[in-house]
Amino acid sequence: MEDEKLENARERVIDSISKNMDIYSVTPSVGRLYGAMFFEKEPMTLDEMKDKLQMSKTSMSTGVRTLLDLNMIEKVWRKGERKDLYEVKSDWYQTFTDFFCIHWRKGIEMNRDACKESITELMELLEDDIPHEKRITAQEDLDRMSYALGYYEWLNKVVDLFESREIFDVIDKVE
Amino acid sequence: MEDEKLENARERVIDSISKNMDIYSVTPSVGRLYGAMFFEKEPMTLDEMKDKLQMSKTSMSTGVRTLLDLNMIEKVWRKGERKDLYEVKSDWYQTFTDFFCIHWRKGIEMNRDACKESITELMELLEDDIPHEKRITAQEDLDRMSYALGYYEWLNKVVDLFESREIFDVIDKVE
DNA sequence: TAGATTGTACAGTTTTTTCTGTATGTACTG
DNA sequence: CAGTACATACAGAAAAAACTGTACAATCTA
Repeated sequence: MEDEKLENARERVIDSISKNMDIYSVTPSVGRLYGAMFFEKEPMTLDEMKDKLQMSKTSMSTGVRTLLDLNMIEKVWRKGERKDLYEVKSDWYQTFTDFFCIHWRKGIEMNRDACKESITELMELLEDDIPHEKRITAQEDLDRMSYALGYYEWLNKVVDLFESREIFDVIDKVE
Repeated sequence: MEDEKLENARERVIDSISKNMDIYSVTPSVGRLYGAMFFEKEPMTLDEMKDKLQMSKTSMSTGVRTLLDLNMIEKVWRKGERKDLYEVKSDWYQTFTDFFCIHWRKGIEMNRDACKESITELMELLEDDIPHEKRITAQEDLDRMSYALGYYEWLNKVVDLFESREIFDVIDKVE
C-alpha cells in the first residue's frame, strides 16, 4: 500500500527524466537508468541495474559508460567490494555546466577552424586578379564567414561564463 | 580555377557545419542543407535544394520543416513566385538563444511537474501513520525531489536570462 | 473548368542504432 | 596455481530512423 504510493511517486519522476533525457542526446533507456540510480540510496552494481531495469548486463555496461562520459554519474570505491559501484553525481548544477560546456565547445572549435582556414584562402584569392563576379562572391562569402567567426567568439565567451562558474554570480543557485 | 578555390572554401565550412549540427540534434544531411542555404545568396526552392544536395525532394521538404521548427531558416515571400522560398535566418545570436530556450524549457517543465506531483503525494503519505522505514524512504525521496525542483528553478532563470536578451548585457555580441 | 505545378503524406527500402547472448580477458580468492 | 566472479568486446538480432518514389491534395493558369 505505502509501497505502491512510494513506487508511484518515484516512477513518475523516473519516467519524466527518462523521457526528457533526449536533451542530453541520450536514449530513454539510459535516461531510465539514470533515473533509477537517482533514487537509489546506495551506489549500484551492474547486476542490480540489470535486475531493476530488466535489461541485459551489456546494456547496463554501455549505459553506465555513456553516463560516465557525460559526467552524470561516478564510480564509487568501497573496500571489500568486488563489483564496480556507481552513483549519480549529486551536484546537478555542475552536471549541467559540464554538459553545456563540452557540448558547445566541441561545435564551436571545429567550425571556427574551418572558417579561419577558408577566410585565409579567400583573402589570398582576393589578392589575385580575378573576374569581378568571382570577386563579389568571394567578398560575400568572406563576410558571412567573418560573421560566423564573431558569433563563435561570443559563444565561446558564453561557455566561459559557465565554465568559470561566474554564471552563479549572475543567477544564484536555488537552495 | 577560381571557381574551385571558392568552392573549396565553401565546402570546408559547409562540411564542418554539417558535422557539428548534431549539437542541435539534427542529422548531418539536414546540417548540410543548412550549410548550403547559408552560402546561397538568394532564397532557395525545394527543387534547387534537391539539385544541390542530390537528394529527394521529400527529404528536402522534411529537412526544411526541421530547420523551420528550429527557427534556423524562414520562409520568404516573393511576388509572382509559385514555389516556396527559404533562407537561413541571419541573426545567429537569436537562433542560438531560441534553440537554447526551447530545448531546455521543454526538459524543465515536464520534470518539474512530475516532481511537484510526486512531492504532494509523498507529503500526504507522510501525514499518515506509516512504518518508520517507509517514512525514512519517503523523506529521502522528498529531499531529492526538492533538490531537483530547486535546480529546475535555477535552470529556468538561466533560460530567462537568454530569452530576455539580458545575456547580451553580460556577454557583449561580437561585431 | 481542365490542366499544370507544387508540397507533402504515406508506404516501402535502406541504413543506423540499440539491445542481447556468448566469449574472452582481467582481477580477485583460496 | 586453479578456480571464480566480473566487466566488456564482439557479432548478430531487433528496433528505430533516414531516405526514396509514388500518389494525391491544394493552388495556380489559361
